[in-house]
Amino acid sequence: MSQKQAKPTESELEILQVLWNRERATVREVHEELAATKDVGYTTTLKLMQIMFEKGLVTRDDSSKTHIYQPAVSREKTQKHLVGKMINNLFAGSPAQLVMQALGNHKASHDELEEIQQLLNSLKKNNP
Amino acid sequence: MSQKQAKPTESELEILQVLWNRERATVREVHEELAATKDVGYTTTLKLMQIMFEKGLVTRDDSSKTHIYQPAVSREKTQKHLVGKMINNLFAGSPAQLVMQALGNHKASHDELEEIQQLLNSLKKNNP
DNA sequence: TTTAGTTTACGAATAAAATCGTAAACATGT
DNA sequence: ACATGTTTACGATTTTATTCGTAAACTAAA
Repeated sequence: MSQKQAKPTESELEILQVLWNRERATVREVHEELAATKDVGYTTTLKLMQIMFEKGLVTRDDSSKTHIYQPAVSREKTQKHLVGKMINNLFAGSPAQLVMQALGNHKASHDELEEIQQLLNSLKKNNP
Repeated sequence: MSQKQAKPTESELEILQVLWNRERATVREVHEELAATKDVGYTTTLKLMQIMFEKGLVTRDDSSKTHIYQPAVSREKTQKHLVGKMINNLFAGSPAQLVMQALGNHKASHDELEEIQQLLNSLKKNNP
């Protein structure tokens, strides 16, 4: 039995993004990155990360004064979780519909299309 | 200029689902359908639908006592909106990554895969 | 050691979302 | 007309998420 993953809020996702990209980061580092985009106070970011720690979304090393945070949930698991929710919520359980929507309205590079083609081929092989 | 669409909350999405499927419905009809799945009071559903009306997410015909609600936002527009958000939030702007995730973890029928193949072909043509 | 700056902890304020109770308006059947 | 049940309106409460001020703990530099 795998413990069910808490659903990160919008703001928590922004922070996870940073942590996933950097592997580990201090509150300040995360904050600087967020503050580049949006207007938010340092203690707000701090508080959010503390809450995420309580929820088990991140771990932290507090052996030195400046705590170092790491994601406790993987990008993939979280993606899977949220994409699944979206498929059920918004696409009546049909992943294909989501795919069409995603491909139809956003530009993907040729390389990316090739990659999808590969995946598609292997799926078709297993599902003739 | 297209008026920016308000982002429906989780609960509002559930209600929109019902309205999209049925084209139109009374509060009671929506409520019955929701109550089949989750535990919620009638007035809660009512209140939510009233709020959605104020937000412009639904319209209603109040010419008779029992109001009849219709979605004011299309399923497609809403999907596009939310999928776009998710691509930015969670997939670093790459639609292809979302597609991989969606296809990798959920079963799609052979017909659906064929449909995606079609779309993929036409995209590749326009992007050689 | 004093000062200046940084970091954390904590709690409180605000905002947004969800829930429901109550009462008034209305409809229907007797 | 009356009783019964349904629907709406409204407001209050609760819950969750976001925001930030303040102060204490700590660090490093002068």
